[in-house]
Amino acid sequence: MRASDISPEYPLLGLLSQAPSHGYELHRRLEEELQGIWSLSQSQCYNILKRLEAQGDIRGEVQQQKAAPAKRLLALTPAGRKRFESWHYEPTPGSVRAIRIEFLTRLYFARTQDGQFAQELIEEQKHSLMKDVQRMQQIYDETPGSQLLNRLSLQLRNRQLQSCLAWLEDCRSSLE
Amino acid sequence: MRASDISPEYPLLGLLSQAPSHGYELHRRLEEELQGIWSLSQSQCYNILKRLEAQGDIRGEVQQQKAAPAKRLLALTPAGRKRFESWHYEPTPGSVRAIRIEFLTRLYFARTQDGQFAQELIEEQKHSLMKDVQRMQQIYDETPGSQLLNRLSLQLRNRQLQSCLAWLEDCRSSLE
DNA sequence: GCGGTATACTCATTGAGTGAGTAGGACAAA
DNA sequence: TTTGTCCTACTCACTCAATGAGTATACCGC
Repeated sequence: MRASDISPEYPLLGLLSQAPSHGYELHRRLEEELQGIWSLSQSQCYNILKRLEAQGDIRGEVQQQKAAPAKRLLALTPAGRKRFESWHYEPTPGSVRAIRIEFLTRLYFARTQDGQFAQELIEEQKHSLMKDVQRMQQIYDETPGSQLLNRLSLQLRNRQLQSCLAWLEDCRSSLE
Repeated sequence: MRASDISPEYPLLGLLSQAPSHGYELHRRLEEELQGIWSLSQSQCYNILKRLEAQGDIRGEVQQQKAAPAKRLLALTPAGRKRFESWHYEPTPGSVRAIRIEFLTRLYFARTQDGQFAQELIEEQKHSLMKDVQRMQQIYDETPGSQLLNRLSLQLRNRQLQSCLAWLEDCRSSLE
């Protein structure tokens, strides 16, 4: 499993890295605190939690309540914490969509910890993105002029990445 | 069914609008002529053709060949042609991904017809996109400053749309 | 006459995602 | 008091796009 897939597993792991919780609550927080970034149906949220448990990233413990339906308190396992943290440090590879979703999520969790960490994430993301721009440029140069649509498509991607770089500057100054 | 869904139905209808053909050939042309824009597995291509036939957009006729396995020659129905054409004139709504894929596809088919038509498509797309930018700006202005991540997310979208506008200028000059 | 490649299509399975359903408690109005 | 509706918490059956492997034949060179 590549860490670069855009997957709602990570924000869920992130929320659980702050404190153990249960499915209903996790879904609520995802919708509320990460609104505009992630949007999952409740059942899809439970699906993913089930998968995380099967993978051994989280563990659930049934809590009997007097008469109410039992709820399951979910907590990160050491493996799950490790997975979240290595994802957290890893710059998002260059697709604008991935950056909007993943990078903003990483920024969100960085801010809950420490403002300095957030600035570091931004810097690293900028470096990673600059490399992507170079790679893109090279592909563009190697594409024959006869492939008009292909070249236009690459030009668009290039412009997108450039504006992403400028936006990372926005992020930096917004968070200062 | 909204015409705005990014769906490989349309390039297939477009290819068939030029001449009747069959599944294998359509897949080959999609990979070859629209490379970098669309990429479908062969079986997925057949899946979509089956759906188009069920919807009544295309019709297939089995062609017996001496001993070879029968092939099915597919042709647009009047309904299918109408669907393709109304999609073809309709500006792609403002998501960069949609524009890269759908708009470039529309441009491809416009060019097979007439250079003037291509320029018109670009102009209309530009107008439509400018409206999207305004709408986006308004949403941004209405978002309270406290929702930092949400605002950053909208700023990114805004930059993306702006660079899309600039790119449409690239398209115009490339096609002249 | 044998292997390799191009033509042409089918099918079983996966896996993400959805929408409706279940079930009990709280709290307010009628 | 009983009716209704909202909140917490989770389950289940199903759909639908997408994949990968499989099937079948023709043609061409060696």
